[in-house]
Amino acid sequence: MEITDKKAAILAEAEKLFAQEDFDAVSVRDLAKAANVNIAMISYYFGSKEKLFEELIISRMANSQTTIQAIATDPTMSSIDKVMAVVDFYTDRLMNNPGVHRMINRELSNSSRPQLRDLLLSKITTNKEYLSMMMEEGKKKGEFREDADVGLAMINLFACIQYIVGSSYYSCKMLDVPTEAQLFDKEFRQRIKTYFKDLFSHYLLKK
Amino acid sequence: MEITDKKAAILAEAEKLFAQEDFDAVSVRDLAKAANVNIAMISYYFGSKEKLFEELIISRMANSQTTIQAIATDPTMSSIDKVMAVVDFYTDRLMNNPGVHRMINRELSNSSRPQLRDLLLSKITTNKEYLSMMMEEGKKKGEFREDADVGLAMINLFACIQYIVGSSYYSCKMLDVPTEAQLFDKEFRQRIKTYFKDLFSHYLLKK
DNA sequence: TTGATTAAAACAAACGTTTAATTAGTGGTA
DNA sequence: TACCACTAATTAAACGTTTGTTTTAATCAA
Repeated sequence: MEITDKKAAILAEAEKLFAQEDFDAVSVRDLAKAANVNIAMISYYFGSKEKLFEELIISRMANSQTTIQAIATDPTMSSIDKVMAVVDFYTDRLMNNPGVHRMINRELSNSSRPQLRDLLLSKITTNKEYLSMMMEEGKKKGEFREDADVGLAMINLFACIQYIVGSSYYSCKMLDVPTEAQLFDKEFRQRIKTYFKDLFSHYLLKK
Repeated sequence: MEITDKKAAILAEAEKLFAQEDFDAVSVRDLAKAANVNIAMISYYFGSKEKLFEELIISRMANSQTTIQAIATDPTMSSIDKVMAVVDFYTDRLMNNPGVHRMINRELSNSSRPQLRDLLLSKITTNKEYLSMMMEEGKKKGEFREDADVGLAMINLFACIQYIVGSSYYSCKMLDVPTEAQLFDKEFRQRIKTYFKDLFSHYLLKK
C-alpha cells in the first residue's frame, strides 16, 4: 500500500497536534478535522489511533545511528573534535524536528505505552554505545581528563537540548528569547552549540 | 475546611498516578479506587479532576524562593560557592520530589492547561532573577569568565536534573544504573552533584 | 464488474460530573 | 443522658458527553 495524499495529510496534521498535546488529549475527531478527512479514515489507514501514533513517531525518527557511528569511529579526528561534531549533529537534529522530539520526550517520561517506549529506547541505545566508546577513547589517548564523568556529560548534552525543545515555551522565558520561533532559529542554535563546545572543552580537556 | 483523611489520601494517590501517566490517562475512577474512596469524593472535595490536579501540583511545589534568594544574596560567599550551593539545593529538591516534578515537567511541555502552566512559570521566574543576579555578580567581581554563557549554564543544570528525574526509566539505561530506585539514592545523587560542581568550576572560573 | 476509497451513521464503552438518598457527626436543649 | 435539629460526609446510581472503532452503504477508479 503506497502513501496516499490523505494518509500523508493525516500524518502531517497528527505531528502538529501531538507535538502540542498528549496522546489522549488529541481525539481522532480532532485529527480528522485537521487533516480534512472522515473520522473512519484513521482506522482505515492505520488500524487504530495508537498505531497511527506509533507509525508517526517511528517514521519521523530518522536514523541517526550511521552518523554517530561515522563520527565515533573516524580515525582522523581527535576526540574533542568528535565531541564538537556530536554537539553540532544533535543540536541540528533535535531543533530541525521539534515536533517528533517532543513526542519522543513524552513517551520516555510516561509508562502508558511501554512497548513503544522500549522500542524507542532500543533505537537510542545503539548511539549510546558509540558515544561511550568515543569518550573512553579520549581518556585512553590522554586527551581527556581521567576523572571526567563522560557518561553524565553525554546525557547532559542530550537532556538539555531535548528539554529546551520539549519545553520551548518555558525555555523562552528563562532565556529571554522573545518567541518560540526564535528558539529554533540559526542564531540561538549557534548559541547552544557554542555553549556546549565551550563547556565540554573546559571540562574534558587536560590543562 | 481542614484536610480530612480522605482528602489527603486522594492527594497522595493522585501524586503517584499522575507521576506515572498523563492527566487524561488517569481517570477519576482510577483515582477513587487507588485512594479507596467513592468517585463522587473527587468532585466533592476538589470541585473537579482538573482542580484536584492543580491543587496537587501547587501544594506539593514547595517554595524554593527563599532558599535561592538567601544563597544569591549572601555577602559572605564567593560566587562559585553560591553556584555549588545551588547545585546541591536543586539536586536534592528535584530528587526528593520526583513525582511532582514529573508533573511540572509535563505541564511545561504541553499547552493543555495554559493557565496552570503560566502559574508555574511565574513561580519559577522569581528564582531565575536571583540566579541571573548571582551569575552576573560572579562576572563583575572578576571571578567568572566574561564570555561564559551563564544563562544557558543555569538552564542546563535545571534541565538536566529535571530530565533525569522525568525520564528516569530512560536515564537508568543510559547511565547504566540498574534500578530507578538507585537513581534517586544518595550515591547517584552525589555523582550528579560532583559532576555539575566539577563542570561549572572548569567552565565558569578563570584560569 | 471488481476492489479500493469515502462518507454518514451507529456502536458500545469510558469519561467527568451530578443527583438523590443515607449515614455520621456535632452542638444545643431539656 | 436523651432527644432533636442541622450540617457534613458518604454512597450508589444515573446523567449527558465524548471517546475510539465499526458498520453499512455509496462512490470512485480501473
